[in-house]
Amino acid sequence: MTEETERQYLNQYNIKDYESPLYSVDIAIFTLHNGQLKVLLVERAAHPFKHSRALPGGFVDLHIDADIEATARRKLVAKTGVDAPLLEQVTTVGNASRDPRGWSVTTLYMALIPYAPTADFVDTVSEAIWCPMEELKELSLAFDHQLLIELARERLKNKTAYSVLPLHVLERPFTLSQLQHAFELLMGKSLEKKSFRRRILNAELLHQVGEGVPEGGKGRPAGLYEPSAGSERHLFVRVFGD
Amino acid sequence: MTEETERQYLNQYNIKDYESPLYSVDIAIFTLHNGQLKVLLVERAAHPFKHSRALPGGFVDLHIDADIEATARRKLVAKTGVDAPLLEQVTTVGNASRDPRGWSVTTLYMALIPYAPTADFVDTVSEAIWCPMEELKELSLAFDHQLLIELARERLKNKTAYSVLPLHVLERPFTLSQLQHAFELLMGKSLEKKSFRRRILNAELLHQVGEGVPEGGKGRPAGLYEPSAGSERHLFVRVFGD
DNA sequence: GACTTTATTGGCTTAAAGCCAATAATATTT
DNA sequence: AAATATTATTGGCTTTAAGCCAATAAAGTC
Repeated sequence: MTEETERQYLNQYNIKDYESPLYSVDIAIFTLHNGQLKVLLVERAAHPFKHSRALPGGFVDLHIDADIEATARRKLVAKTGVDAPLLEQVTTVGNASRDPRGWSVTTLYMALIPYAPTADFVDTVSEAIWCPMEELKELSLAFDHQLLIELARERLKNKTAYSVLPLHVLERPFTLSQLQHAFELLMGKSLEKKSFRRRILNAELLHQVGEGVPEGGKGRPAGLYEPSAGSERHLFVRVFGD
Repeated sequence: MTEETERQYLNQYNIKDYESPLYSVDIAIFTLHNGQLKVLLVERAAHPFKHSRALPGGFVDLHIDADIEATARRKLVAKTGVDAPLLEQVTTVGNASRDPRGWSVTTLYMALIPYAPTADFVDTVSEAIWCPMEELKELSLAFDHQLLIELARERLKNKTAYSVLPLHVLERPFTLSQLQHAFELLMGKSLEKKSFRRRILNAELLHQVGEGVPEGGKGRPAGLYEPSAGSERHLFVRVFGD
């Protein structure tokens, strides 16, 4: 404890007599595409884990960033070209072993965005890919990024349960079946059709726009819907139970 | 971005060519006492904010701590003598303005523990107090700790709604009314008596231990209960709706 | 035209919450 | 001692929402 107070004393003059951990930000960006949930990965250009796949992320720039969310957003924009309006902080992981360079702390953010091909908006990173979550296990990712993605995935499941996120990642207009499939994908479980419709329609977050054109295939034409104006304000309506 | 890759290159050799933010951990410890929700504050012994009240917390010790939760637990033990079995990470706040020494990041943890007088277990800190949440607004706390406490308080509300935390902070045995009051205090809202009893009793987390002795006052004697063995395993039973 | 596929709706059952009042057991007051 | 106040416990109802399943509707394909 003497050690501790000595530190605080020295800190008074902004002197570091001890090492502090590396601090970084990582971002797990999800999207829905072709009926799959995908996560955006980049290829690392530098050691450690050079050439390995990793989540986009990086260090705080003390002269540019106002806060850590700004750091995350800056990295997100740089690597995806998209300024996600919703950036959710998931958790912070820090320990002695996650980075071979030493003690390291990272704050993980998450976003769910509409699909866009990576080639169109990735600039500096040598290669960025949308990796289907199902193929993830086979990859060897940098650092503890497998774990980070699991954590973000869990948050996405929970978040979806009490929000209306999927409304904003589907191509418009969409049918209620498509919307339900999106919810099921994100939540990782199947939902009861009748209950789903009741909830969604009673919430008055949608308005019907088309009279009923089928989209790809067979069967009775479905009503086409779009999020109604202001539905962004109601992102945290609870949509479904556990 | 050249800047960025250069950094990553230099980091390969563990060289820092740029400043990194201060990184610390803070802990908001709550308890119930005399029908009030209280938070544990300490008095800072060093600049900045010397002599101001603040949350307990501090910096990572790279040679001692295995991870940031260990840092939090080490600080918690040092300042309260209690090893909280449940330490919940609330959020991480980092920006250029929260610490006069410069860019600073802190990860906030939270715990709810049974009441114990501070004098008994606080050692190094000159003075530690349980501050009633109602008196908090009048205090001028160090850094952004007012905000941090608000964030922890919000988490405590939500956490209580889907857990059974209060079972473990009440003096045993307790009555169902006492338990309900604890839930109401923590959740910041009143609950319906009948519904409360149904939920709690159906969950089979309690067993009746007394035949019905009144505790302080008047009225019909109430049944006395204790958490049943193993109820710690069911901490995440959803107890009440929104 | 018969069959398949998907969408939509109706009509139940079931589960749980909310509401309110009746009854019970004690202490306090008159 | 009786009346009153206070708190606890229980019963019974209404309301709300979920789950289940089948009937009907509107398109396709064979």
